[in-house]
Amino acid sequence: MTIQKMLDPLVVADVALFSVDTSGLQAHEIDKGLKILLVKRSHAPEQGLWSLPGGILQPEVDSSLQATAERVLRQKVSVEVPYLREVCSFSGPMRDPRGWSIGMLYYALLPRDQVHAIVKDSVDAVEWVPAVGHGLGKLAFDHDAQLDAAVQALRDKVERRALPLHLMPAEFTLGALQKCCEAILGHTLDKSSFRRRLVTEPPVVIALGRKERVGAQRPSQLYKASDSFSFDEPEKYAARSRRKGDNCM
Amino acid sequence: MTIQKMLDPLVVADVALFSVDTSGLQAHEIDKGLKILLVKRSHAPEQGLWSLPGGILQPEVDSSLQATAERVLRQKVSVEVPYLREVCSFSGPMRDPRGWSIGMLYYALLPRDQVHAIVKDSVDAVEWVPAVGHGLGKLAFDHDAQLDAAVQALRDKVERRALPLHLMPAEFTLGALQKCCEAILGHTLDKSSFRRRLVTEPPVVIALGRKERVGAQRPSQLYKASDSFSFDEPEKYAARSRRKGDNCM
DNA sequence: AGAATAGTGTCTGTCAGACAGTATCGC
DNA sequence: GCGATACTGTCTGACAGACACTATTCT
Repeated sequence: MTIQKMLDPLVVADVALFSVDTSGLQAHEIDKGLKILLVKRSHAPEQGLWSLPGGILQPEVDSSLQATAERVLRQKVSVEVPYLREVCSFSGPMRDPRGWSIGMLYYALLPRDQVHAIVKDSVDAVEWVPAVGHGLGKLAFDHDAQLDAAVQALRDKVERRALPLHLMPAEFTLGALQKCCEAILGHTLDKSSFRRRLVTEPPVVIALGRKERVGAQRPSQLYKASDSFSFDEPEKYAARSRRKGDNCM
Repeated sequence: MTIQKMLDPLVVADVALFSVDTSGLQAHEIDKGLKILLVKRSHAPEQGLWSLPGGILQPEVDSSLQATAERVLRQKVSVEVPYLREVCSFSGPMRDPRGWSIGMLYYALLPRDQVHAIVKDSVDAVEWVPAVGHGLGKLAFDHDAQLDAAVQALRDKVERRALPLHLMPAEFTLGALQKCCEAILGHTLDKSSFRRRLVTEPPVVIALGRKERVGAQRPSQLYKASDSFSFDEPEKYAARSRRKGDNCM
């Protein structure tokens, strides 16, 4: 048993589950709107430390490592996510005290209206904290580095003009969508440019006829994601929409 | 032993090793210039099929999965590469007949003047073939999908304006570098635009004083990679070099 | 001279940031 | 009217594709 542990690597899937909540945030602190779900470890190793939700691969149950990640979210915080993708791996003999281990990192997006994560199984506590600058100290294992990598992966996507519609409820306003992008990127965006993208490009968002009235101001149009929307292929839109011949061939 | 095989996943690192050779290629077949190294499997499973070089993780030896990939290249084709990065994982119970397995895919770049890969250990044959449209039939395991993913990863990089200097010899001409990019992208590029990038941007390539004379034409300037060059951070240059304020904050 | 590649200059369309302006709501 | 947010219009600079042009070598 002990020897086998040394020979066979531990395989784990960790998930950076993101959501966005920009309510009550000033423009200069918009980067605090991107939230990450952390869990408090109730078992050794690293008991008591905060960490990304993660779990060990179960070959009898999981049809892929991504399935492991999905199972982890179901079992630890009982949510199904609309979007979950691999980021990169973390591996080596020292990152987990139990021995040589592989941690496959995934990131997932949760719509704002589904933030009903629940404490369950082998977890002491669950908390949504700002993805950058949470004040919980060092995370378990190498999860600080993992969190950085996940945030970077998400930012890269949005910088490449992907719209994080999976973080939005089914119906949303363009103002809210812009705030969501701003929270991810960590800086504000120009309203005019942002909206121009949405009308210039193929129909990624579709205007519903209805309006949302909320406070003492002009009500805003409601939109929904187009059926053809995919967070995975923003290049199609962003790829400087190849010019005429775009250079030969 | 048998039961253990079912419970503990097989962990493998596979490497897509690229090189570029555009000699003797017409413009319309420039995409055939990107080469991939395939090996013929000498053992079961999938004996006799061509595959990407790969090998099983050895926790006692490897300090990370990337180290596994580097070891595979050393042992199977005796080569050290200047650039090797993770692409993504392939996992599941069916992709390898030996049982539940994880295949971590890496891609590596080999300078054109170091294509002295040698047949070694547990490999029947080694061959450089076009990365797209090689005529060797189905590859072993899911290596066709892996090859596609590796080509895509490399293309994405170059589309995002990274210069594949790791595929070039220490000294090279801009014409050769352009051909290299064209081979990766699969289409020709405009000479003027290509060169403008190189002078506009920070010093990624540095002109040596010397010239290369090769045939019956004007000799071309030789260049080398700048010390600050990194294939990993092209965004710095490509990121539309943020405008003045680039929108607030 | 001619072929072939190296290298430059300029035109032009597209795009995105910037920012001012208009519209529509509650109070 | 005022405040606040929604939405639109236009100016401008930067960049990249396109393409014609010049330069330099060998045969």
